[in-house]
Amino acid sequence: MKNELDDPRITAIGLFYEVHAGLTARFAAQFEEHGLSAVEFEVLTRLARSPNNQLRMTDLAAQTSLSTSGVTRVVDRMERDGLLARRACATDRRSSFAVVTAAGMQRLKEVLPGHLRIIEEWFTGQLDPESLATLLDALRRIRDAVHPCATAGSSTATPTDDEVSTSA
Amino acid sequence: MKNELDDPRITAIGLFYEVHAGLTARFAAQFEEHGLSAVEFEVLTRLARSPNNQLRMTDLAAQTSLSTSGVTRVVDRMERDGLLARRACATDRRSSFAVVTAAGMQRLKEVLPGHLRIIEEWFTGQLDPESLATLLDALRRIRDAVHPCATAGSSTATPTDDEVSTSA
DNA sequence: GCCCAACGGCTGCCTCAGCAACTATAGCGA
DNA sequence: TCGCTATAGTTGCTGAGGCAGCCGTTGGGC
Repeated sequence: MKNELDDPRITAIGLFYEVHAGLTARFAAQFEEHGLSAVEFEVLTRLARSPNNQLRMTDLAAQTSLSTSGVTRVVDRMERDGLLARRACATDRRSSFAVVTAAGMQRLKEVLPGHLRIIEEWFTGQLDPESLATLLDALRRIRDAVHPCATAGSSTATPTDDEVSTSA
Repeated sequence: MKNELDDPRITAIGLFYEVHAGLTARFAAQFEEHGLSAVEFEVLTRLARSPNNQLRMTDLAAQTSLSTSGVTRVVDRMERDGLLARRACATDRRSSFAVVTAAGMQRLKEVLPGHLRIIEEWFTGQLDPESLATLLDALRRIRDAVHPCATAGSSTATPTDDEVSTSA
């Protein structure tokens, strides 16, 4: 038993998960300084990189780790806080869009530089460019295998395979 | 703004987080087949690799992603399910140990091989040995930097730096 | 044009986990 | 020895998020 628990494979994902936990904690601390949670940051980011800074609720759900009901509630909170607004869809009265407000864009603009700095400081900057490239290549290969159907939603947009974004 | 969101650093952690999400989903699916959650598997694993298959509640909390109250409740559930038992500490009447029961060890023995297989299939096996070594080296370097004080608790045990384990 | 299955979003209910408050014990200093 | 502070664990309360069920809308088949 003990032997099985010392398996190098266990060690490997253990390491991977430790890195994840470490990064997540750093990110969360900075998000909190700006009154955001990781989920809220992700929502803001995904909307901001979509055409017109908006996405249908369902598409937003598909692009995040949330269910549609989860999205309903995050958007509720962020709408209450003035970061987002709901907008009716002209062509389908069942649908509604979540749109980033001016305040939301402003908030994002405040958070992003710090976020990038943290990524640089604790992730990309820890490796020389060559190692980083190798790491990303390995990750890409694993991602392509495990593919949780990345790049969902966004309907008409991003026809490419792009890596998608954000954290948590 | 759009330009900032296409920063290669964003792409890099995005990729990292996608891999994490993908692996986590695969693991969760297999855990569920055996009636476990990711957290429960982690608890089981951490106890099983500790001396006497036990750990004080506080040390268990330190080794997992949970707060002490979180540990109280997971242990409650797992005790109810017969996987763990609480045992009083002889030298400190405030403390109690969580111990893996025979049923708990049995369950772990049922889950582990599949878990290792999944790691192999979707993570380590996706890369040739050399790439894997490089990846692990890179992760180790990042981990050492971001270090969420790995390897906590376990008091007298594991004086080494070991990578620690498990998932979730 | 009508009907019905599928879809988009929201709400009720549940579980999980954290924080803060509380109790009991330990251990130290005077 | 007495007391005071720190520590171990538990519990009440809260917020987050998932699932299932609901309502309104849509669009295809006839």
